[in-house]
Amino acid sequence: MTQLRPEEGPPGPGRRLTAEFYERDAVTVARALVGAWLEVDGAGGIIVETEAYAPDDAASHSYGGVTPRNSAMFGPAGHAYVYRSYGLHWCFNVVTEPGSAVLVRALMPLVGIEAMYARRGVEDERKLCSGPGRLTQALAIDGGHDRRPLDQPPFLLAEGLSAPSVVSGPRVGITRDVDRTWRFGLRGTRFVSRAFR
DNA sequence: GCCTCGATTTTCT
DNA sequence: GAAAATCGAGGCC
Repeated sequence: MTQLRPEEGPPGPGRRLTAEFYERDAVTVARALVGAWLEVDGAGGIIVETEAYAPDDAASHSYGGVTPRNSAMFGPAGHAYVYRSYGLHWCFNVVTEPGSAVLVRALMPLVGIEAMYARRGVEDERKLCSGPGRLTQALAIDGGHDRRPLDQPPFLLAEGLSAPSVVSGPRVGITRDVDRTWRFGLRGTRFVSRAFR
């Protein structure tokens, strides 16, 4: 069981992630991002939940080619793809190989927590970043971050936990290609959007 | 705790 | 016109 008490967690980010990290298939990067550090303008923590989306994947926005919304998925790896979900929420993705991306679904809050509470308007720590829409609201990510490089401010993506225990399961909220178990999570944390089983 | 519902953008039929 | 990579509120148990 991965230890998740804040006092035992990483004090901060390790080495910044580079192009070689992102220029791989989405499933590999999605698994590798669990336990990584994500920070946006001083607010962030450890990524605890991701999902992979690939070009030949009917559940992916990139399935069927380039549109104005998904064009970031066909741009350089290591940049952001931010889109609006259900007309209300923003969702933050990391672009990997062409037409591929990793949806970041949940985060363990560690720094800038006061700013997150203020942006979210909730009092429950578990509701700060446990879900793609909640995470973007807590970190103040919106459409203006679409296509921006992740190796420059306001973003900081870096190594986090040294050897995270990663579990997987089916992706959330999709109806096509439902059998691909491309949702990944950190074992034992309460900060995921829903339990793995 | 579970279920239903509505808000609202983008895409596809 | 319908569905979608969602969330939060309100009703019920």
